Amino acid sequence: MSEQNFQDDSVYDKYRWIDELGGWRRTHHNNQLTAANMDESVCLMGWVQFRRDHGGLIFIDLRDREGLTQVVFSPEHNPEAHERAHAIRSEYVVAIKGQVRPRPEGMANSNLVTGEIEIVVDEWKLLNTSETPPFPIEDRIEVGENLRLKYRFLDLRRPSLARNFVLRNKAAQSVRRYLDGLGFLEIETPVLTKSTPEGARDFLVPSRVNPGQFFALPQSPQLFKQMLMVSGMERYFQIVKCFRDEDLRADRQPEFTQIDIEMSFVDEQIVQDMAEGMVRTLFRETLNQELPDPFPRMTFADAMRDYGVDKPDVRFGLKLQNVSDIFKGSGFKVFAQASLVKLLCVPGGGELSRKEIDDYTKFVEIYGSKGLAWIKVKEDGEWQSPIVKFFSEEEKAKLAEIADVQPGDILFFQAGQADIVNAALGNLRLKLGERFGLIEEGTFAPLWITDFPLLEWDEEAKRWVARHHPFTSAQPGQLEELDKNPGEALARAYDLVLNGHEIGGGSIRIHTPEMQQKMFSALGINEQEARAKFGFLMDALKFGAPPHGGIAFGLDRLIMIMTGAKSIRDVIAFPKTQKATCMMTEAPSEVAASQLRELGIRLREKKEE
RNA sequence: GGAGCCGUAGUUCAGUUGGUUAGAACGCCGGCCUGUCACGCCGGAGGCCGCGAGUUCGAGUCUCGUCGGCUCCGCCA
Repeated sequence: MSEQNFQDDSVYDKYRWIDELGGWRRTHHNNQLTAANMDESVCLMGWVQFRRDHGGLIFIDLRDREGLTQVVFSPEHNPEAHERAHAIRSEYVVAIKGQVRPRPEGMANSNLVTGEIEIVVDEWKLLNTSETPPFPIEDRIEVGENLRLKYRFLDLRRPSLARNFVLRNKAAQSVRRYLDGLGFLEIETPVLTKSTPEGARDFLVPSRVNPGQFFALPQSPQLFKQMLMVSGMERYFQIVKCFRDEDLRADRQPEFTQIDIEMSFVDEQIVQDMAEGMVRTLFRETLNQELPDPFPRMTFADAMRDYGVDKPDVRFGLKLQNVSDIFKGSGFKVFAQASLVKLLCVPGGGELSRKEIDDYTKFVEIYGSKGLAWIKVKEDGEWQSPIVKFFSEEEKAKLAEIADVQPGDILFFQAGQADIVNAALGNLRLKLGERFGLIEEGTFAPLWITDFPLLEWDEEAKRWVARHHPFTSAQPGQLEELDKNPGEALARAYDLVLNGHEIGGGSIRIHTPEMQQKMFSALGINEQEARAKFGFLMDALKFGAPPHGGIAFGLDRLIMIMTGAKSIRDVIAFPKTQKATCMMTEAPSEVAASQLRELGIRLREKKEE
């Protein structure tokens, strides 16, 4: 296209005509050219990162997905191309043809892969202009997240964010190669499916054809993958979107991606070996990182005992210690009367200021704690503490021994209900690990958590609910417990934890109708109800379901940890805000009355003043 | 459902005890500039201080409410 299309110069600045590709072909990405390409004629395309207009020479850093290359417009080399280049601005889209040439002596830029060379422009095309972006397309500036999310298409141009998606793709391809190599079939399962009463809230989709009836978006393809095992597919996987209508967190989005896996004729060991291999291969192929073989293992009970949480970050120590016995019958009633007293000893923690301790006290209150007792061990060995005056000499001696107390340490205590004590101290441990720099960045500590309880008590519903899901089988010999002591029965379930995040969870499933019925009755679901809600599962189990089990990984979380991103939003292209809205598209939104009528849906009248 | 932090120029932020005309840096616009690379120099434009009430002679500043973003508790089999 040429200037003749724009006859009205008052509207179209003659330097601002926009051109078509005109048969130009890009020859390289902007991270590719080095001294090895000297004197080659190349064609680059991309966005203008920086413009440095010296009046004479004009330099442009041209950015594409892969990197930056410096481009030079020289008045001597091509006066016409140089003259037009004055009009170039940030984020303009340009195509340049030119020669690779060395930068003058001492002018190389060691920060760039392409820093030894530059492209001197023979000719160039303006492919598009750009308004000044609402925020700089750079990594070094922290922009408000609301702006970033509204202009997500610009945010994604930032190299640090773009890199996350390059890695995410590599990771997904690595997983596919690995699983395909082991004979897994990638099979798609429905997105419009049946609402499941257990578990998270469902996203519902009204059926126009069946007024008053609703599909649910899957929380996971759990039952479908079990059906595929009954179908004899033997090994299934899927990288699949799942949906849960629950409140968001830094590592939780309402729609997220799972690597969903199921296998027939397996026990825990087979599934775990396969999963470990997948994660090890993934880290090797994408980060060039070797993970331990095999992964360390810990029971749920040990995790709660030593770390207070079921997903411990084992990159650092600071284990909790149970000191209940020391204070049985103590004069310090708060400890004596508590069902559980736990201790967290922090070597070198004596340097904590009073304000920091106050902040930590507020922090543990989040978890229902009534307060945070502490003892500072001074350099002379003296114990400084608001509570130590209530301790007997014997109690102090036992405490010093069990905690291996050293001068300069601080001891934190929690006393009371087990769940509050564990949550408070377990989370305080993480904060202190950070505060004292105990966590080495760039290290990865995978850990299997095993022997989960099968059931847990739902205080709100006043009944037992499945801790994992109601299709998880009990460990051998634990069936009797189900009747006598529901809380004690252990499940054939396992979680994979990485750096304190649950990245995967799975189980060996129930594969006989009798066992499944027993499970349902333990959950207070009678036969009739089970038939209505899970009839197809009960049917399927009757027709030769093989023993099977599997695991599902949270791909987003995994990528978040691998990239070091602080939020899952930084590894999801178009994430939702904490209020579960999309700032870019402004979804969700109201719909036309006619759409509602068609669906047979009437909205509640808006409340008037 | 609840708690906390934040909201001032396009962006990132400062703004004292409530007190004249709300500042800085970067960006943007104009001019100059042939080796810069976050180029440099000179000049300029740019503000409903999120929104709404209240207190006050006077509010960016204090109070209440509200909207939005974030973090967390509950929730998330």
